[in-house]
Amino acid sequence: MHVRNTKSKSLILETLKNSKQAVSHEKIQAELGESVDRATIYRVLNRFCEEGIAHRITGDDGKQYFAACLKCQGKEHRHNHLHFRCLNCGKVECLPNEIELKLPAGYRPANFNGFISGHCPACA
Amino acid sequence: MHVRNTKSKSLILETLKNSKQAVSHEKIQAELGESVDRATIYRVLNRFCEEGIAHRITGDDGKQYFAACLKCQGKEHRHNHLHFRCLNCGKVECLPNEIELKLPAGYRPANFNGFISGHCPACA
DNA sequence: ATATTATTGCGATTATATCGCATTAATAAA
DNA sequence: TTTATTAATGCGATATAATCGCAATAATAT
Ligand SMILES: [Mn+2]
Ligand SMILES: [Mn+2]
Ligand SMILES: [Zn+2]
Ligand SMILES: [Zn+2]
Repeated sequence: MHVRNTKSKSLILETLKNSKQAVSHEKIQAELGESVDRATIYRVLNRFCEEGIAHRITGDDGKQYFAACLKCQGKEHRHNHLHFRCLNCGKVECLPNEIELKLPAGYRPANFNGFISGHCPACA
Repeated sequence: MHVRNTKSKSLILETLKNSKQAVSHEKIQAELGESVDRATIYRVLNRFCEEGIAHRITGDDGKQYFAACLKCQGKEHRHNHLHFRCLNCGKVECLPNEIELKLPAGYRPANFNGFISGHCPACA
């Protein structure tokens, strides 16, 4: 299955990389306007996640947010960090601190998804 | 605004209390059958959260789960614990360990929502 | 017993995300 | 360069979770 480089892909990847925050589909659509179809954006984002170019986080608002993998090198993907969502301005950011996952015996973790919602410095 | 005790309310509260896991709307509806309306279940759960009888957690699957507040006494509600969702059997449980929320200066936290998904001991 | 109104049931609606399928276009092959 | 292959796209339909409007019901105060 040969991957192809398309206009949509590069536009979306650029948007992800340019943003210092995690972005929702809505945000990307707004950024790109009608130049890229809604379904295409979803599909490209899903592919990015599969390919390990981006990671997906499910917000405590139930929506999906995406962020480019910056520190992940090779096939090592670990995203054990929290995210902050501002209840006022809506922005979502990756927090620096890594979270140590402590699980009772027998549990096999596959993914971590953590959110703190509240008010960011600009909105507090 | 006087709160009233209704059949739906007690049925749903009982379901919450009897369950050792966090439950979704779907689960409650299945438990209660058609005796309680879908919208009513949602509304009762929302009221429980407002009243501090239950707490809501948004799963990394984007769905809402609810658990009765057991250790919360009075108006002190702190739910800084992680949840585990099994990718195979779908169950969601509250994990014992409390998470310490470290935020950069200026951030005002309001709510914590954390999930680890993977495989539970029974499914691993 | 009666009045008040919180709560319910039901259908319609919103919101987020995915799917099916014909068409387009990126890349490989000739 | 031209042609063939098929990954990726556009568009409308569909799926799923949750909320809303409003008339009817029923819990509680009087
Ligand atoms: Mn990564
Ligand atoms: Mn509580
Ligand atoms: Zn803000
Ligand atoms: Zn399981």
